[in-house]
Amino acid sequence: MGDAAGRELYDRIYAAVELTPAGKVATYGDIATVVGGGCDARTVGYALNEVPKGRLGAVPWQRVINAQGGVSTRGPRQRELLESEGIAFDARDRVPLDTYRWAGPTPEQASEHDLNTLSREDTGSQLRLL
DNA sequence: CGTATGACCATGC
DNA sequence: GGCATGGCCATAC
Repeated sequence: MGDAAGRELYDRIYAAVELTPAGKVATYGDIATVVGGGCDARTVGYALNEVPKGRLGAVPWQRVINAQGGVSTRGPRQRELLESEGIAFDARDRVPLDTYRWAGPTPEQASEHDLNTLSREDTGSQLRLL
């Protein structure tokens, strides 16, 4: 196995994005962590830029934003889609990640799609541990 | 087949 | 806070 590792990687990325619930957002880095296997944030961005047409309706690409909480796409489209899902932007046009950041797939979801869960340390911002 | 390009992130200064 | 760099996938020309 492991022949067509390339296209398969994109497939896993799309699967991970599809698990992101409405009203929540994930960063490119989060998706990369969930996918695992040497997947980087940049690769996630590339993958989302080339979502197959047949999948555009199923993959909530708008819920994936950058680590600064800002949208990386051009135009107001992505922001509008997120706002229609109940996500509010702050005065600096950014999504408060500590409020809206997706905690990652459940162990069941991860197991079903062969993905990884998101550790608290990776989502650091919301970790208020002492 | 080499090069450029595209929706990134962490690090260092 | 901004700028530069390295790391990585797929497609178009």
